[in-house]
Amino acid sequence: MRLSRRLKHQRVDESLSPTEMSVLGTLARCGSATPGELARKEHVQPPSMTRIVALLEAKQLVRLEPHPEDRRQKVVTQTERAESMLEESRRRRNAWLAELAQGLDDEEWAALRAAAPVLEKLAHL
Amino acid sequence: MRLSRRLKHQRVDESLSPTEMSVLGTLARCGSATPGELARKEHVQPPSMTRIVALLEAKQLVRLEPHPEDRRQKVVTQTERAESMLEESRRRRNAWLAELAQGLDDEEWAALRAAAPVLEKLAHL
DNA sequence: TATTGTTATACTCTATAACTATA
DNA sequence: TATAGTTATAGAGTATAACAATA
Repeated sequence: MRLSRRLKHQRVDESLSPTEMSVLGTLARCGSATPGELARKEHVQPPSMTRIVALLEAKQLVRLEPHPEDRRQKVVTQTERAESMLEESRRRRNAWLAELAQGLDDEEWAALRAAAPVLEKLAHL
Repeated sequence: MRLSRRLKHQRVDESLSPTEMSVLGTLARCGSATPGELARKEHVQPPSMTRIVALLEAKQLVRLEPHPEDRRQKVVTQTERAESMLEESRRRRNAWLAELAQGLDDEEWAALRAAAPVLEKLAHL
Protein backbone atom coordinates (compact mmCIF):
# COMPACT_ATOMS: atom_id res chain seq x y z
CA MET A 1 0.00 0.00 0.00
CA ARG A 2 2.92 2.35 0.72
CA LEU A 3 4.28 1.77 -2.77
CA SER A 4 0.90 2.18 -4.46
CA ARG A 5 0.41 5.53 -2.72
CA ARG A 6 3.79 6.71 -3.99
CA LEU A 7 2.99 5.59 -7.50
CA LYS A 8 -0.27 7.49 -7.28
CA HIS A 9 1.65 10.67 -6.54
CA GLN A 10 4.08 10.04 -9.39
CA ARG A 11 1.07 9.99 -11.66
CA VAL A 12 1.74 10.54 -15.33
CA ASP A 13 -1.14 12.93 -15.79
CA GLU A 14 -2.37 14.70 -12.67
CA SER A 15 -5.80 15.18 -14.17
CA LEU A 16 -6.47 11.47 -14.73
CA SER A 17 -7.28 9.04 -11.92
CA PRO A 18 -5.70 5.55 -11.90
CA THR A 19 -8.94 3.94 -13.03
CA GLU A 20 -9.37 6.46 -15.85
CA MET A 21 -5.85 5.60 -17.03
CA SER A 22 -6.67 1.91 -16.77
CA VAL A 23 -9.83 2.32 -18.85
CA LEU A 24 -7.84 4.09 -21.57
CA GLY A 25 -5.34 1.25 -21.48
CA THR A 26 -8.09 -1.30 -21.87
CA LEU A 27 -9.59 0.61 -24.78
CA ALA A 28 -6.17 0.82 -26.41
CA ARG A 29 -6.01 -3.00 -26.31
CA CYS A 30 -9.66 -3.77 -27.14
CA GLY A 31 -10.45 -1.04 -29.65
CA SER A 32 -13.88 -0.36 -28.19
CA ALA A 33 -16.25 -1.64 -25.49
CA THR A 34 -19.58 -0.94 -23.84
CA PRO A 35 -19.71 0.70 -20.39
CA GLY A 36 -20.87 -2.62 -18.91
CA GLU A 37 -17.92 -4.51 -20.38
CA LEU A 38 -15.54 -1.86 -19.06
CA ALA A 39 -17.09 -2.05 -15.57
CA ARG A 40 -16.58 -5.83 -15.50
CA LYS A 41 -13.01 -5.61 -16.80
CA GLU A 42 -12.01 -2.91 -14.32
CA HIS A 43 -13.86 -4.63 -11.44
CA VAL A 44 -15.89 -1.52 -10.77
CA GLN A 45 -19.68 -1.18 -10.37
CA PRO A 46 -21.67 0.12 -13.38
CA PRO A 47 -22.53 3.52 -11.82
CA SER A 48 -18.84 4.17 -11.21
CA MET A 49 -18.08 3.41 -14.86
CA THR A 50 -20.85 5.76 -15.96
CA ARG A 51 -19.08 8.55 -14.09
CA ILE A 52 -15.62 7.61 -15.37
CA VAL A 53 -16.78 7.45 -18.98
CA ALA A 54 -18.55 10.82 -18.59
CA LEU A 55 -15.33 12.39 -17.25
CA LEU A 56 -13.25 10.90 -20.06
CA GLU A 57 -15.78 12.17 -22.59
CA ALA A 58 -15.66 15.66 -21.07
CA LYS A 59 -11.87 15.57 -21.53
CA GLN A 60 -12.42 14.45 -25.12
CA LEU A 61 -10.46 11.24 -24.53
CA VAL A 62 -13.30 8.91 -25.52
CA ARG A 63 -16.29 9.09 -27.86
CA LEU A 64 -19.71 7.61 -27.10
CA GLU A 65 -21.75 6.12 -29.92
CA PRO A 66 -25.04 4.22 -30.01
CA HIS A 67 -24.75 0.44 -30.12
CA PRO A 68 -25.59 -0.83 -33.63
CA GLU A 69 -27.77 -3.77 -32.49
CA ASP A 70 -29.00 -2.97 -28.97
CA ARG A 71 -30.40 0.49 -28.33
CA ARG A 72 -29.91 0.13 -24.55
CA GLN A 73 -26.15 -0.14 -24.90
CA LYS A 74 -23.48 2.37 -25.94
CA VAL A 75 -20.08 1.93 -27.54
CA VAL A 76 -17.06 3.67 -26.01
CA THR A 77 -14.12 4.42 -28.34
CA GLN A 78 -10.74 6.04 -27.82
CA THR A 79 -10.03 9.38 -29.51
CA GLU A 80 -6.76 10.40 -31.17
CA ARG A 81 -6.25 12.80 -28.29
CA ALA A 82 -6.18 9.80 -25.92
CA GLU A 83 -3.61 8.01 -28.05
CA SER A 84 -1.17 10.91 -28.03
CA MET A 85 -1.76 11.36 -24.29
CA LEU A 86 -0.86 7.72 -23.64
CA GLU A 87 2.28 8.24 -25.69
CA GLU A 88 3.25 11.27 -23.59
CA SER A 89 2.44 9.26 -20.44
CA ARG A 90 4.88 6.54 -21.44
CA ARG A 91 7.64 9.12 -21.90
CA ARG A 92 7.10 10.68 -18.46
CA ARG A 93 6.76 7.32 -16.73
CA ASN A 94 10.03 6.19 -18.26
CA ALA A 95 11.76 9.31 -16.98
CA TRP A 96 10.58 8.57 -13.44
CA LEU A 97 11.59 4.92 -13.70
CA ALA A 98 15.02 5.92 -14.98
CA GLU A 99 15.46 8.01 -11.85
CA LEU A 100 14.35 5.17 -9.58
CA ALA A 101 16.60 2.76 -11.45
CA GLN A 102 19.60 4.28 -9.74
CA GLY A 103 18.43 2.69 -6.49
CA LEU A 104 18.14 -0.84 -7.86
CA ASP A 105 20.68 -3.19 -9.36
CA ASP A 106 20.23 -5.24 -12.53
CA GLU A 107 19.11 -8.33 -10.67
CA GLU A 108 16.39 -6.41 -8.81
CA TRP A 109 15.07 -4.91 -12.03
CA ALA A 110 15.06 -8.33 -13.64
CA ALA A 111 12.91 -9.60 -10.76
CA LEU A 112 10.37 -6.82 -11.38
CA ARG A 113 10.31 -7.46 -15.12
CA ALA A 114 9.70 -11.17 -14.53
CA ALA A 115 6.86 -10.47 -12.08
CA ALA A 116 5.01 -7.93 -14.26
CA PRO A 117 3.29 -10.42 -16.58
CA VAL A 118 2.31 -12.60 -13.61
CA LEU A 119 0.64 -9.62 -11.90
CA GLU A 120 -1.10 -8.87 -15.20
CA LYS A 121 -2.36 -12.47 -15.28
CA LEU A 122 -3.52 -12.32 -11.65
CA ALA A 123 -5.52 -9.19 -12.40
CA HIS A 124 -7.44 -11.11 -15.05
CA LEU A 125 -7.79 -14.43 -13.21
CA MET B 1 -4.78 -0.70 -10.48
CA ARG B 2 -7.12 -3.54 -11.45
CA LEU B 3 -5.16 -5.96 -9.27
CA SER B 4 -4.95 -3.57 -6.34
CA ARG B 5 -8.72 -3.12 -6.40
CA ARG B 6 -9.18 -6.90 -6.27
CA LEU B 7 -6.74 -7.25 -3.40
CA LYS B 8 -8.64 -4.53 -1.56
CA HIS B 9 -11.79 -6.64 -1.78
CA GLN B 10 -9.96 -9.76 -0.60
CA ARG B 11 -9.01 -7.82 2.51
CA VAL B 12 -7.90 -9.86 5.49
CA ASP B 13 -9.91 -7.89 8.01
CA GLU B 14 -12.91 -6.01 6.65
CA SER B 15 -12.82 -3.54 9.50
CA LEU B 16 -9.25 -2.33 8.79
CA SER B 17 -8.30 -0.13 5.85
CA PRO B 18 -5.10 -0.86 3.89
CA THR B 19 -3.29 2.06 5.51
CA GLU B 20 -4.35 0.97 8.99
CA MET B 21 -2.94 -2.49 8.24
CA SER B 22 0.24 -0.89 6.95
CA VAL B 23 0.66 1.19 10.10
CA LEU B 24 0.30 -1.92 12.25
CA GLY B 25 2.91 -3.63 10.09
CA THR B 26 5.28 -0.71 10.55
CA LEU B 27 4.76 -0.74 14.32
CA ALA B 28 5.39 -4.49 14.38
CA ARG B 29 8.79 -3.82 12.79
CA CYS B 30 9.71 -0.62 14.64
CA GLY B 31 8.26 -1.29 18.08
CA SER B 32 6.91 2.23 18.48
CA ALA B 33 6.84 5.57 16.68
CA THR B 34 5.38 9.08 16.88
CA PRO B 35 2.42 10.07 14.69
CA GLY B 36 4.71 12.30 12.65
CA GLU B 37 7.16 9.47 11.97
CA LEU B 38 4.29 7.21 10.94
CA ALA B 39 2.90 9.87 8.58
CA ARG B 40 6.29 10.19 6.88
CA LYS B 41 6.79 6.42 6.64
CA GLU B 42 3.31 5.80 5.22
CA HIS B 43 3.57 8.84 2.90
CA VAL B 44 0.39 10.31 4.30
CA GLN B 45 -0.23 13.86 5.57
CA PRO B 46 -0.16 14.40 9.37
CA PRO B 47 -3.92 15.05 9.72
CA SER B 48 -4.64 11.73 8.00
CA MET B 49 -2.36 9.93 10.44
CA THR B 50 -4.10 11.62 13.37
CA ARG B 51 -7.36 10.10 12.17
CA ILE B 52 -5.83 6.66 11.51
CA VAL B 53 -4.18 6.50 14.92
CA ALA B 54 -7.45 7.57 16.57
CA LEU B 55 -9.31 4.77 14.77
CA LEU B 56 -6.69 2.20 15.74
CA GLU B 57 -6.83 3.37 19.34
CA ALA B 58 -10.64 3.09 19.36
CA LYS B 59 -10.22 -0.52 18.20
CA GLN B 60 -7.67 -1.05 20.99
CA LEU B 61 -4.97 -1.99 18.49
CA VAL B 62 -2.54 0.75 19.57
CA ARG B 63 -1.81 2.64 22.76
CA LEU B 64 -0.92 6.34 22.93
CA GLU B 65 1.56 7.55 25.51
CA PRO B 66 3.20 10.91 26.18
CA HIS B 67 6.67 11.37 24.70
CA PRO B 68 9.32 11.18 27.44
CA GLU B 69 11.39 14.14 26.21
CA ASP B 70 9.11 16.32 24.08
CA ARG B 71 5.68 17.15 25.42
CA ARG B 72 4.39 18.07 21.94
CA GLN B 73 4.88 14.55 20.64
CA LYS B 74 3.17 11.25 21.43
CA VAL B 75 4.38 7.67 21.26
CA VAL B 76 2.25 5.07 19.46
CA THR B 77 2.68 1.42 20.51
CA GLN B 78 1.12 -1.83 19.35
CA THR B 79 -1.13 -3.73 21.76
CA GLU B 80 -1.22 -7.50 22.22
CA ARG B 81 -4.61 -7.48 20.55
CA ALA B 82 -2.91 -6.10 17.39
CA GLU B 83 -0.30 -8.86 17.46
CA SER B 84 -2.86 -11.64 17.58
CA MET B 85 -4.89 -9.89 14.88
CA LEU B 86 -1.87 -9.78 12.57
CA GLU B 87 -1.36 -13.47 13.21
CA GLU B 88 -4.97 -14.23 12.27
CA SER B 89 -4.55 -12.00 9.18
CA ARG B 90 -1.61 -14.05 8.00
CA ARG B 91 -3.64 -17.24 8.28
CA ARG B 92 -6.54 -15.86 6.23
CA ARG B 93 -4.27 -14.30 3.64
CA ASN B 94 -2.50 -17.61 3.17
CA ALA B 95 -5.84 -19.35 2.60
CA TRP B 96 -6.72 -16.88 -0.15
CA LEU B 97 -3.29 -17.20 -1.73
CA ALA B 98 -3.58 -20.98 -1.67
CA GLU B 99 -6.79 -20.68 -3.65
CA LEU B 100 -5.22 -18.32 -6.18
CA ALA B 101 -2.20 -20.61 -6.44
CA GLN B 102 -4.23 -23.02 -8.52
CA GLY B 103 -4.16 -20.49 -11.36
CA LEU B 104 -0.38 -20.04 -11.40
CA ASP B 105 2.43 -22.50 -12.05
CA ASP B 106 5.58 -22.83 -9.96
CA GLU B 107 7.61 -20.56 -12.20
CA GLU B 108 5.04 -17.78 -11.95
CA TRP B 109 4.97 -18.00 -8.16
CA ALA B 110 8.75 -17.93 -8.06
CA ALA B 111 8.66 -14.69 -10.08
CA LEU B 112 6.31 -13.10 -7.52
CA ARG B 113 8.41 -14.26 -4.58
CA ALA B 114 11.52 -12.80 -6.18
CA ALA B 115 9.81 -9.45 -6.83
CA ALA B 116 8.31 -9.01 -3.34
CA PRO B 117 11.50 -7.83 -1.58
CA VAL B 118 12.26 -5.45 -4.46
CA LEU B 119 8.80 -3.84 -4.15
CA GLU B 120 9.40 -3.58 -0.42
CA LYS B 121 12.69 -1.81 -1.12
CA LEU B 122 11.09 0.55 -3.66
CA ALA B 123 8.46 1.53 -1.10
CA HIS B 124 11.24 2.69 1.21
CA LEU B 125 13.55 4.29 -1.37
C1' DT C 1 9.95 31.64 15.38
C1' DA C 2 9.69 26.68 14.18
C1' DT C 3 7.66 22.26 14.95
C1' DT C 4 4.11 18.62 16.48
C1' DG C 5 -0.15 17.40 16.44
C1' DT C 6 -5.19 18.56 15.98
C1' DT C 7 -9.65 20.43 14.23
C1' DA C 8 -12.55 21.96 10.53
C1' DT C 9 -13.65 21.43 5.98
C1' DA C 10 -13.71 19.84 1.23
C1' DC C 11 -12.56 16.74 -2.54
C1' DT C 12 -12.09 12.27 -5.04
C1' DC C 13 -13.40 7.78 -5.85
C1' DT C 14 -16.43 4.18 -5.12
C1' DA C 15 -20.65 1.84 -3.62
C1' DT C 16 -25.79 0.75 -3.06
C1' DA C 17 -30.61 1.72 -4.14
C1' DA C 18 -33.98 3.32 -7.05
C1' DC C 19 -35.21 4.65 -11.72
C1' DT C 20 -35.67 4.71 -17.11
C1' DA C 21 -35.48 2.63 -21.44
C1' DT C 22 -35.03 -1.26 -24.27
C1' DA C 23 -34.94 -6.48 -25.02
C1' DT D 1 -39.53 -10.13 -16.75
C1' DA D 2 -34.60 -9.26 -17.41
C1' DT D 3 -30.84 -6.31 -18.77
C1' DA D 4 -27.98 -1.77 -19.82
C1' DG D 5 -27.23 2.32 -18.25
C1' DT D 6 -28.25 6.41 -15.29
C1' DT D 7 -29.41 9.35 -11.26
C1' DA D 8 -29.42 10.21 -6.40
C1' DT D 9 -27.22 9.55 -2.31
C1' DA D 10 -23.89 7.96 1.10
C1' DG D 11 -19.49 6.44 2.79
C1' DA D 12 -14.40 5.82 3.06
C1' DG D 13 -10.04 7.86 2.73
C1' DT D 14 -7.25 11.61 1.93
C1' DA D 15 -5.91 16.51 1.46
C1' DT D 16 -5.34 21.58 2.62
C1' DA D 17 -5.90 25.47 5.81
C1' DA D 18 -6.15 27.25 10.19
C1' DC D 19 -5.19 26.54 15.03
C1' DA D 20 -3.16 25.05 19.76
C1' DA D 21 0.62 23.72 22.50
C1' DT D 22 5.40 23.16 23.12
C1' DA D 23 10.42 23.74 21.75
